[in-house]
Amino acid sequence: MRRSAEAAQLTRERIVATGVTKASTDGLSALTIGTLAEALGMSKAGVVGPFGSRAGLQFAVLTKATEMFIAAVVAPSMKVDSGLPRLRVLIDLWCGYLDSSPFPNGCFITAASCELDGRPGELRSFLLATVTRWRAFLREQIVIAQEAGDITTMLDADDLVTALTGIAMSANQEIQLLADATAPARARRLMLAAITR
Amino acid sequence: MRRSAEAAQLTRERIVATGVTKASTDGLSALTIGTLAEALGMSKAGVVGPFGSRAGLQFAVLTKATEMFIAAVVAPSMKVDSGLPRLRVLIDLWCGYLDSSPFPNGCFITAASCELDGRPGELRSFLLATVTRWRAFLREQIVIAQEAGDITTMLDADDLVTALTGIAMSANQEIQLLADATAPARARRLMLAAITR
DNA sequence: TCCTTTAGCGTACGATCGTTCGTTGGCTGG
DNA sequence: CCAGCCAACGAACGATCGTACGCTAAAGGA
Repeated sequence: MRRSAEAAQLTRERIVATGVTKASTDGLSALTIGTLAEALGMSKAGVVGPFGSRAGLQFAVLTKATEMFIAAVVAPSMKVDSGLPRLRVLIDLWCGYLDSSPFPNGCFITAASCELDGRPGELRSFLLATVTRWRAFLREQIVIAQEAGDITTMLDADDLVTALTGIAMSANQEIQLLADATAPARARRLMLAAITR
Repeated sequence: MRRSAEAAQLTRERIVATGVTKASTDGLSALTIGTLAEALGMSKAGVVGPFGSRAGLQFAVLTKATEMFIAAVVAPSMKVDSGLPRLRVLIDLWCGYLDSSPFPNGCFITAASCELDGRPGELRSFLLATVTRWRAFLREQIVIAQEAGDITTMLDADDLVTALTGIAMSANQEIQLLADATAPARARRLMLAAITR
């Protein structure tokens, strides 16, 4: 039972990983069981089985994408001293994530936000929680840097969150739609300028 | 023949208008002929007829959404003197458009950008042209204001385009996903601060 | 060694997808 | 007044959607 359970876990992860890739390109709602099964060389029943339903599969994919963002940006930054040092690393990690993200088509969270923002349901609720947590985390790092005297308190933390998030979203469009190779460097420069003003 | 042709034109516009609304909520690729026909009280053949195919319908919807953005933001601004006055009006119109857009779920162009940026095709090409034109227009207004001495030339025009576009995108998320009623006013304030620094 | 568990497969279901076709009914130009 | 045009309909098509069910075969515990 142990070994088979481990194998099942591996299969599950393989399905989710492929699902994340497909959903990044075509959107979460275009993630169909049939095409996913074909891409994996599995039967439809074998794909949907571990998740119960298509909705469960979508939820698992969105959860995985969230974990990937956290693993790429948030987690590594926590190893750095709080305040300006962490903020700078955060910006580097963030722009690096935008430049060569683990997804084929840019920031999964931003894409999901645009896709789901008008469709109530579990997916939207989960995404809302994710975005809220991320913005709160970003705001907290800014406040810490302000209280430490690293950056000016003249600027409102909420304003900075909006500005930084916006630069990232704009850069994401420049990279993915406009194919502008200079976008990541510009985003990094603009983010640093925003906080060190 | 005249009257019937006019009626056909009216029907076409009615289909596109409903299509824009539906696509704003569910995405352009979720715009199905069946649901659209039901929403319109028409047959599927009657809906797709004027456009030849589903792809033609999607193209017409995206075109209409683009025209609506231009009509809401770009066109009215051209009645104002170029330079800072026009920039200020542009920001007001832009934020007003984000606040209570003609679409039920926020900026259609931003949503389409996230949805289509990884899917080559006519839709993406058209959207790319639209975004490129909009950014070029915005940049031009900034340069004009700079040359007139209305705003500082210390800031790069491309940087400002990225910053302003980003504030709009971030505000769009705050309005649509986070349901933050203070977002439009903050966006307006941040945009004005960005150009009048 | 045998029994139980279960991961994954194959098949089938009804619903809906986009598209095509023939038809119909109300206009219009002559 | 009448013949012709055309917008829109209704039905049907093959394909694909998500889901459900029974089965097979491999693995683990007794």
